[in-house]
Amino acid sequence: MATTFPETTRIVPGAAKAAKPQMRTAERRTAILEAATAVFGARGYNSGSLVEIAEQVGMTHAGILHHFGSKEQLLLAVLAHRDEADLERLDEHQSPVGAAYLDHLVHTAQYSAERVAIIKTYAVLSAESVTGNHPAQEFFRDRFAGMRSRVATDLGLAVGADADDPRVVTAASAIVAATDGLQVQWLLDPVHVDMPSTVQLVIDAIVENLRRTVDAQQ
Amino acid sequence: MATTFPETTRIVPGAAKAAKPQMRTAERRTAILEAATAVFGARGYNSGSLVEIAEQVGMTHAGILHHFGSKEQLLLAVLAHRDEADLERLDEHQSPVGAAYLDHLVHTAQYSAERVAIIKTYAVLSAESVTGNHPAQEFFRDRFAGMRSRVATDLGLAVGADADDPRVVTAASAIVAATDGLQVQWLLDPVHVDMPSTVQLVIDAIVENLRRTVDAQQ
DNA sequence: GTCTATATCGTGATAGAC
DNA sequence: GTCTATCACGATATAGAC
Repeated sequence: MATTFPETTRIVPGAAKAAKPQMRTAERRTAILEAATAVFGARGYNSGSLVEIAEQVGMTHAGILHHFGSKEQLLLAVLAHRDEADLERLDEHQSPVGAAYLDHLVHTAQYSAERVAIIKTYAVLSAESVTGNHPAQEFFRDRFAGMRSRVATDLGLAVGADADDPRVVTAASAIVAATDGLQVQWLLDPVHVDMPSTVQLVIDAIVENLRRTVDAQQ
Repeated sequence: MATTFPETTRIVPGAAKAAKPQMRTAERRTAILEAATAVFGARGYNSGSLVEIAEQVGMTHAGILHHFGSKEQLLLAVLAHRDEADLERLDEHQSPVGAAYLDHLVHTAQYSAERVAIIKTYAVLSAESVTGNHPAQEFFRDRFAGMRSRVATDLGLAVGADADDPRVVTAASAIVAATDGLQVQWLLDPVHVDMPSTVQLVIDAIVENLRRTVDAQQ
């Protein structure tokens, strides 16, 4: 009776097990990713430990290694995960372009003030990544290159110049740099540093300056 | 015979030993400090090890602890040592003020390009210092506050405004931030980032912008 | 002043029970 | 899928010989 259709009885619970735990696995993975984001932000990658991450999510460090294989792969997953979340948020705002995107950067600075953990993670990890053969080195090199070109594009639109104009490229690099540098200052001394207004000042100053030199050329 | 004047024989070599080794001790200490600067820059504080520093200077890690007591005190000594060197260099240039100091910042960016190790040390350690109870946290908080006020002073002189004018203070924070943020970008991608010209652009843009708003007020 | 030796701890990772 | 147990390794720091 019970053995009448052994294949089905084996297959059906097997399928159920493959479905259910995989759902829970996905949840578990994101829980781990969030805990890892917090720990890497609070301690850096090198001294942030799997044990501490495991404690936050209520398991042992062996469990984490089961899901991600190694600490290094966990770090890369954390970074990729944050980028996905960012893209989703950008989609919500319907990807502003030109001057609107620059305003968006200021808005991001405000939004970020409420999410210290993520800011801290990126500030700490991006600087740590310049050290000898850090696992996130390529990630951050690509990320900065991407941000520079993104800002250059919208800066070009805003002031009426080519995105590959050297002045525009340099200006884009400067805006990205100021934003990141501010985050470190703000994390160390939130009372004396106001991110949104300072980002605003930098963008205003650079856009004005750029408009003038571009107009003078024509 | 040999014990005729034990006090003198004990005292004289004692005095010689107190003088000579102390000279060598000072040299040894600075050698350790330089090695530590390189290692902390290349690996960060947390994963830079005393053993690696010791190897670079040709001794064991126990010797380093003899000189500095603990790894933490060594770090603070490294930071203090660099600041002394900076002050000396600033004295050589006879402490420029006002617009001249802002030019000096650009010059510093050029000079720094030749000294990757030190730049890296500061970029890595300043970001690492925002992590939970890092030993250098207070050092960097004070350092950033000092740089902001220094830049604000000379910015005020350059554009004819008070150093405590909110716009000047914000602008100073922005210049410091851009400089630091650029260092990380440059360390990751020296080919695509030119520090001196970008610092120059930021300063020019901000000084112009500031002059305009200050003049408009009067 | 520098060494060797050792204590103590924490790390990432693996193996295997359940 | 998560656990316990264990491994191999490297860290800071201390004690004491020389």
